[in-house]
Amino acid sequence: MEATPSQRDIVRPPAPGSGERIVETALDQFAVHGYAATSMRDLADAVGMRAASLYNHFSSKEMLLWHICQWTIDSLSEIQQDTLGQEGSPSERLSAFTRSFAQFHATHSREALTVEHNWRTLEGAHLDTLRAYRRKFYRALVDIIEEGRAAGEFGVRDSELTALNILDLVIGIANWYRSANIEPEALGEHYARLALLLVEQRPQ
Amino acid sequence: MEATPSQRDIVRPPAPGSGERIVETALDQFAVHGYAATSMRDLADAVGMRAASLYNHFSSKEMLLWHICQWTIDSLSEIQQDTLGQEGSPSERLSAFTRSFAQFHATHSREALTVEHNWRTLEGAHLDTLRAYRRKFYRALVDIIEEGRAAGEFGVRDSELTALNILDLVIGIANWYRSANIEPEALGEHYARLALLLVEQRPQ
DNA sequence: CCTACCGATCGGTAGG
DNA sequence: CCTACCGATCGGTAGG
Repeated sequence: MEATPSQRDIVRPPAPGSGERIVETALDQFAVHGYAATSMRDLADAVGMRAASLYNHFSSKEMLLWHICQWTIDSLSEIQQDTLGQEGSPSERLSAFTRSFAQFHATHSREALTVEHNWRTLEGAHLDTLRAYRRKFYRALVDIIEEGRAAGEFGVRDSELTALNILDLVIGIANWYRSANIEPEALGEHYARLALLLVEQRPQ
Repeated sequence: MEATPSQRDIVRPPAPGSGERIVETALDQFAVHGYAATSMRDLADAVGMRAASLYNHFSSKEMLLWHICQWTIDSLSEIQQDTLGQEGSPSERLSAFTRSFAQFHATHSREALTVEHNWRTLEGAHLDTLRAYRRKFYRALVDIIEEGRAAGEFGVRDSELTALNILDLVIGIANWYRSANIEPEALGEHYARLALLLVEQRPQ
């Protein structure tokens, strides 16, 4: 009977749940100090393991950032689908979208902040994916505003500028929400109302 | 007659105007790649000198960032003084402030972007100064909204949330202005009008 | 998951 | 403004 490495406990496997703990800790660090200013050693210290061990979960620092970006854009794409793609008037769909979009930025401000500040540092296909996502997201918002304008529901003239305004308003939440004192639901209502104000919704 | 170092041109002095060229180039680099991702060597290459020579103009990378931050907050403080501090109704002052504030973010989007993304990496007294400036700036905006509310000009309920909304709207300009196609003056008008919309200005 | 270690690059300094 | 150089730290790998 020969001694196997596992019996001697020379090699310890990654503990279950470590991947999630790494992401959770990274979000905290990135939100406070920024992605570039957080080294893999800083992150490992905060997680409670060695820097080399992080690479059992993410093959590079960029893959960790990409993981966060991917989860975030998937979530936001789903929100967009579920609101703008539903049945209802342009007003109803725009306000449903803005409500969910704002709630997400409150409940996931760390993720939103990390993506917003650092997506430009991604490379190759990841960067391409991010760019395509952002264009699609922006376009869908412009489209619903144009639709409402064509239907006579919205009085606003510049659909593209108004879409940028709504995006900037909501994305801004991620910068200050964690030190604010308002529930995500109430915030969502406020922004849904703001969106209708910006498109100059007319009484039907 | 002995040969002096200057005759042999061993030591060349900094050329006039180099300081401004460094700042100008840095603003381009920071806006595209980010402050943390731009090394002093990258910057020196883009300027056309050696990394060591940069230190004849700025004693450290942080001092270069601080120079940009200081110029920006001085400019914005002046804008705030010249608009909110003038005579006129709260509506007039709020709209004058927002107009200038938005124009600045169009004409100086690189500076605004650099400050907004990187002021957290400043240290010690510089960080304290930035924090104090931001609080003061935010407070002045809340105050004018409250004043308009007390005077019956504004119908909005939450002055603090509305102040954040106006700030987020304008700061957002810096993210996309350089690829947009609108004059600073027209943009200023749009945002001045938006601000009055957000505070729910009542007919006087 | 660890120890040990690597080449590259960083911000910055000395000295002319 | 340059050449030459420094210690520190970076992301990442080998191997158990």
